[in-house]
Amino acid sequence: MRYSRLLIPTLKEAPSEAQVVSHVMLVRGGFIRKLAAGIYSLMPLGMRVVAKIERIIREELTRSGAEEVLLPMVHPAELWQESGRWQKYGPELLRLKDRKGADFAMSPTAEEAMCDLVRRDVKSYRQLPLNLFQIQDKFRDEMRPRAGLMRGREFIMKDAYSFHATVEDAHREYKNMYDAYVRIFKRCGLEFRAVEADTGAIGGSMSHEFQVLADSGEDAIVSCDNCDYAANVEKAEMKRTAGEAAAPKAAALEEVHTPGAGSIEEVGKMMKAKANAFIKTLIYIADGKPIIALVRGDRELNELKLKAALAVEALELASDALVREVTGANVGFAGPHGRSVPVYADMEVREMGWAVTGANKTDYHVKGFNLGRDVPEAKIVDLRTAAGGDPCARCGTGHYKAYRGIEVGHVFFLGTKYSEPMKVNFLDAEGKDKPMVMGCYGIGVTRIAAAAVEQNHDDDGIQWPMALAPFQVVITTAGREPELAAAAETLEAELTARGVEVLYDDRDERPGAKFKDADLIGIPLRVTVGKRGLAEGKLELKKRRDKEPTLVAQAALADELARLIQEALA
RNA sequence: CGGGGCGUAGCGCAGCUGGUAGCGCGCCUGGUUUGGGACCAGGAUGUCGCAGGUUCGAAUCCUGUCGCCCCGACCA
Repeated sequence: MRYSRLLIPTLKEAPSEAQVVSHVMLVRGGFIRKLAAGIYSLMPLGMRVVAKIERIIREELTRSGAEEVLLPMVHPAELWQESGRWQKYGPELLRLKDRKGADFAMSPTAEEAMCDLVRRDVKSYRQLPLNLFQIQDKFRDEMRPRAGLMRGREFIMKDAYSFHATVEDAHREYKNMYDAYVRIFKRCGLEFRAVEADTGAIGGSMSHEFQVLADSGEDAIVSCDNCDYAANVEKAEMKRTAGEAAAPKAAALEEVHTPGAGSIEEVGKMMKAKANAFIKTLIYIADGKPIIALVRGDRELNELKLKAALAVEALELASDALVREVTGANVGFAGPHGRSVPVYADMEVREMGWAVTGANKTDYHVKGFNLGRDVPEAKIVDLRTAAGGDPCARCGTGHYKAYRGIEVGHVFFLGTKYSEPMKVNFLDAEGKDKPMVMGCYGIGVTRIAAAAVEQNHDDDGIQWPMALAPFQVVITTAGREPELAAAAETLEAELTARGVEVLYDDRDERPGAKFKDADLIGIPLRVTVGKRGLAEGKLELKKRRDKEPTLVAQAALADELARLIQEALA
């Protein structure tokens, strides 16, 4: 392909709205352009990357026995009402009306539509199992889209749904998909971890996330340094034993003036106290009623654990107004003592003889706090989120290491969560009507592109893994002599004949500008045709990740490039 | 939805104690250049996000509104 004929509008400066590295580089490199918040167009280069990801997914899923379909993006409301998600999904489900006033939804996921498809045509155990997937745009009206392709509102997702006669068979398929996902992400050249995960709004009883490791990731994960246990911190089990309740180390609570300092960090600095001497007082609204939850200042509260401890459906951090109502103070100065609200304390809080917490009075904290003395009625529960350094709950000997991750895939065992309400039934061998057992499996296609950039870049630009690169080789000429162009065109033809994806930068630019663009858009292999080398029959080969080029004989270069590409894709 | 910030040329920004808009990059033309984002000369490009208001006069002041970004809450 000729560079001059492609739309590759690279930018020297990124739009100020782009902050995250993958966002900045994908915009600067001319891969994507924004149409609205969280809604992006794929430019030619971006489309090439996405097409490569999709191809890998198709190949591996087809190999695993799944079949591709394409469901509509616009779903009638009735389907969503049938599953109950028309109510439950909330404002993230984009709803629309047609000219007759009938309700529709833009598909954020397709359990309902797929269930409908299957229940119409699949009636017998003889037709099972079945695994159908699609690669399609999804729309989720996220509260806060961010970071370009990382969290868009419209994005491309591969979603697969499997249907089974028995739980055992669904488990077998779950494993089958898990293995396919491992192959897919390996082929994409990503460094990732499969971790145990919460099932969230999709539901079901078993679930793994595939997390691309990157410091900019939104998810926190832990994995054991001894066994193979790894989990999202939301889900991570902890080996905890309740310690002794500590006796108070101070005679009484003492108020401390902490003007304007609401965060543990600020108050800690002011009082010269470490975060682990603090008690974090969090006010939640649980099924409509306020409650107070406590964890040590240096810990994170795990909302799933709190939800389980409270046995409630809905749990939400209280609004600032409610915090003021409960505490009588501004946000940042809440304490658990003297409130008429149930208090749930993490077991670690009980072991603190002397602690700092909010005074329930704006600009004041208290020191000398002791849970047993000051809030004797508090219920002691496990509320802490697992973190690096904690002992592993699974093997008992190892310890957790903490990572950040970008969730690029998620597999769920659904059971009959959708098939029962949607009446996706079949007749078994005895002629009995039963709901099918289901699994569902998602991959964020466009998110993979962003995750790959997060993991593969330097200051000059992207360093695409070979499998995802929009082109495998870029040829640049350093000079305007006709023999340079002739040599470049010969090489382009040789490479094309070998099936290599080659971009020939034929623009009338100075070499420096071409090198900068080649680095920015991240082509893995670069050939430079220069006067000096060409005089000796040699061309310059530089790998995007290497600092220095090597000289290769002109006649041998096409084979050498083809070999390098094969090696990188193996 | 809470907190913070920003909307001026395609991109990055200045102008904001009121007097109808400017810089750099990019773009177009001509010339000189050609191994890490060249130089010179000339040129095009704006309903200053939108709507009201104050004023002789508004990018600038006031009110409202829309959009966008960041942090939080939320989230396959």
